[in-house]
Amino acid sequence: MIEIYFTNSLSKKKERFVPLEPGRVKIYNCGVTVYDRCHLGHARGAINFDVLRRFLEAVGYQVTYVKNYTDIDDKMIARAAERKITVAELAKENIALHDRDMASLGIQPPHIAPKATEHLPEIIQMIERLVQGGHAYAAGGDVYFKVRSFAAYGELSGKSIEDLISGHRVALGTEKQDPLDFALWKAKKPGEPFWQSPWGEGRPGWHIECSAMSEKYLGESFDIHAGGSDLIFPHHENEIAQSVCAHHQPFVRYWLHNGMIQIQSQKMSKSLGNFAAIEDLLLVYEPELIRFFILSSQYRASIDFSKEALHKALEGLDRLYTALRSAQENRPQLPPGPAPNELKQKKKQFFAALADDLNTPAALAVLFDLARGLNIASDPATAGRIFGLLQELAQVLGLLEQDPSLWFQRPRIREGKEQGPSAAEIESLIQQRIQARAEKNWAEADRIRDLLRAQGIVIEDQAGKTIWKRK
RNA sequence: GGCGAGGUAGCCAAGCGGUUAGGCAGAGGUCUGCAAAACCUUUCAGGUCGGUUCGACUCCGAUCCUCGCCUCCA
Repeated sequence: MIEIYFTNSLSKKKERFVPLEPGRVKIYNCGVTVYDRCHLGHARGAINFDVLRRFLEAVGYQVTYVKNYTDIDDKMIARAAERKITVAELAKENIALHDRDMASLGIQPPHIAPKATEHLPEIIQMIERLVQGGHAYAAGGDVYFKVRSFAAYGELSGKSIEDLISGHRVALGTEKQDPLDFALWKAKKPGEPFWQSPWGEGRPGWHIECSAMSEKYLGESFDIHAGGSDLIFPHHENEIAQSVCAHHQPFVRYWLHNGMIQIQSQKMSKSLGNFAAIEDLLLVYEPELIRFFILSSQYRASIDFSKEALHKALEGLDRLYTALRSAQENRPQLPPGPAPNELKQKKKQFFAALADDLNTPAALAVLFDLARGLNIASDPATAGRIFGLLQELAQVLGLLEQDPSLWFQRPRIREGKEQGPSAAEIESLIQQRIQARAEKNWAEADRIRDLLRAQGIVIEDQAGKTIWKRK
């Protein structure tokens, strides 16, 4: 099996990936808190780790992929109160939106998508274990994790306890024994949803649900834990503390964190109000374009989002589709066949790129090489093989899954423009132009061409026919 | 202030101690009734200052700048 390397946030180094169990990979991806719509940042993580999963499956691993919903926390409660609906209603609404967004982006659904509120027994049991082990204590209906009871605290985020103290983070919770401690369980406040527990009515803290659910579905130790880099501290640091102290054995072998989406060099976030909701983006941009844009950067790098960047990305993606369309239309019978050595080399290059810390830009470069090869292929057999390989490899990235001809018939970017003429109207005008050209009526032919052009339709005269696309 | 990531050609974005990344744009060409489109070819790099080396964009040090985390955040 191919040698795979990932940059492990825990060691800050690129490490050879060896799963706990040969041939199997268990992945937990930190999902979203479902208090609002998802934005491009959520899409990024989902797309990056969807490619991680597709890649591992493509090279022969049996993958178990878990992505949770955090459907109870402070933000959920605050937003539900604001909107005068229940937390459960808020969760249901946003989970539906999340699932629709992800499906639109071509993200394969996780094998298991657990919700925090459906795992209260597991959560409570884990807190009990922590209390029994001396790693947590109850105080006035709350339960706190005793950070100083875990010597390795800070290993993931590179923070020492001294740093955290000098960071003058004086916690307001007066019940805490130590300002560093964080809540595992929060006592019920009036009007809040609650569950019964050994410490009275209340609800789980933010981090514990991921520890409890990953244990339930993947075991006490598992291979990969993925998430956004902004979750490293405190969320993932706290998860490690909880899980290691509850299990007394290593928790996660490889921590993978994706970089942030930025807008004008600033992190996209709700608090800055500079976020682009996936739902809104999909009204304007083709889903595959968003995927292509995201995959044009390595997953750990930050990406600056802008309209201009999306337009540039489209030029690139169109190039790939153009190669496919030309091949398909000029050679209706593309015979499949075994790949010659040069193509095997390309395939190897493609997987080697992904095996090197999921280097999607390098993998895309291979697709562009194949597209050029397809454009210059002189015989149908070669073209057919390249065509097949291009589609096969692109599929690992979730790209080039549309029909190439139909791809160009749709407006791939719709920025408040008119719908434009229908395909039938366009075809009709093209027929008129073909007639004019046959009569050498160049003035009329050019008039029609300009007319279409003005409506965003670009035509291309090829030997014996005319094809078109929307710009 | 503490911790971390990064600065690559006009723009985006990779690998690599010496041999073409890739895409867009630009230039030249092919095709075309002319264009357009498409295709082919191709120019242009490595924040700054030192060091190591036969040789550095790639390693080391310093420095400047940008971004993230340290509070909820994908």
